[in-house]
Amino acid sequence: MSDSTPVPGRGDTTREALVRAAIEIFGRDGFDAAGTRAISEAAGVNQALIGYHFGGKPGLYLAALRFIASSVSGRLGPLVESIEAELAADGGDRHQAKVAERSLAALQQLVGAFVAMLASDESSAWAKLILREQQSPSDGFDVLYEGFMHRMLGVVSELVARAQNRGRSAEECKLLAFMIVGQAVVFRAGRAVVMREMSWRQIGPEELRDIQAQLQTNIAAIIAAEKLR
Amino acid sequence: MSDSTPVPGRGDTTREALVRAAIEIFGRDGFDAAGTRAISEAAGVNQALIGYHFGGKPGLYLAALRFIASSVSGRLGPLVESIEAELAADGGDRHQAKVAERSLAALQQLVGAFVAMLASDESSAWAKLILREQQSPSDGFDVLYEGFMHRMLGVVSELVARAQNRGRSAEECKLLAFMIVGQAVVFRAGRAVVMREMSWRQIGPEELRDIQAQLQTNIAAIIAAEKLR
DNA sequence: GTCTATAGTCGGATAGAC
DNA sequence: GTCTATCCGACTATAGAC
Repeated sequence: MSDSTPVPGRGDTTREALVRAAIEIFGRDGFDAAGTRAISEAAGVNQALIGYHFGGKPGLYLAALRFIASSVSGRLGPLVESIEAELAADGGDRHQAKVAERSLAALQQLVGAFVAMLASDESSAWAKLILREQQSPSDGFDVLYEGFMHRMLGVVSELVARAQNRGRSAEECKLLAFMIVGQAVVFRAGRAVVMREMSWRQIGPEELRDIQAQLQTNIAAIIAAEKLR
Repeated sequence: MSDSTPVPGRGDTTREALVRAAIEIFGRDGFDAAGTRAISEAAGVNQALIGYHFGGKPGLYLAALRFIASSVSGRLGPLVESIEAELAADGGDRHQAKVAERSLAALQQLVGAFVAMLASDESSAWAKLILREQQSPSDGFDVLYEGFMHRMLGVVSELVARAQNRGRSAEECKLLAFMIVGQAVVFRAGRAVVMREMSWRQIGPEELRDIQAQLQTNIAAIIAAEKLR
């Protein structure tokens, strides 16, 4: 698509191979432990090409984060957009109860998709990268935040606001949004404990179904409790 | 207390200085990026003493994790113990409603203390270490899991089980326990997004109070919803 | 126990041929 | 654009004096 590299012609496949390998190796080992040699070998290209195409290890890392941001957007984007469209359509809110009901359903659907993404094995590598960036934000954190985090959080807290029958500040809605999302995030951030404590070998379809079901119940309960303030 | 190092006499202060510095540097930079030079300088001792006292960098890392596990136990231990005592006393449950009520209160208190710990600046360094261990468990993960995670999760899920009026398997209670704890964990795991999205400079007393209040409400709502199954 | 000094290794970057 | 070869800095571990 759009990249500011020397020449757009032939090296495209090399760049993509490097970025994909970088996500894997950076995700597995972390920025410092990951070696450019390991990455280039995994990509099947020469080590010196990292310098040529990305300027160096940090440049490749940033490119990997950009790729991740666009991957996540590609996976959750359509759902988020359809929800945003619905939110816009509900702007002239005549039936508050109807709007609240639809918002709750959308909220459950979005967080359900989110936890499915977090639980999947494919997300394992880049989820580690994202968690590392949260713990010690580098320049690359902006790429992730602007890329999808800010937008997704905005939609979630807006859904929280509409699912309840008003009376809460934007700040309170954001806080609540974090806690709702946190119930999903824990299955990635605390994955090692979850697996050991539950005696799971993986989070497969059955485990995911149980998680999602409980999550839906919790979200509904939290929203309902807040409605009766 | 108990350590298997060459001689117990004079080097105790050196060992402690190294362990404290190690937690700081390992937490800030991660295992690989952290240098033994940086650690020894921060501790104000000679670099070669790491090898002498801990056998090497990995040994010092393990010692740091052990220190963290005992710190967390020291902070949450008394509360956990008093709750465990109460749980044992409630063994002969005559008034189920009373037991459920007390269990909910204990659950709220414990998770409230937990999020306070996670939010505190002092926990910043070792919380990062723990999150890294979750993402890529090393030998040291066992130290943390056996040290306090397993015990704490056990108490939380037992409280969940008693706060509801039964009818749920141990597995379901554990899953619910993770989601409840997840609402607290997100303020450490996703701290960078939280700070930016909320425009917070720190999680001080006021921010913590808001978080805890919302958390208590959510826990009560989740438990109540499950009770009416 | 603590120190200095250094051995031995590995990493990222880059020059230059093709 | 891609490759080989190499430089140079940083790191851990350890030998050995005190």
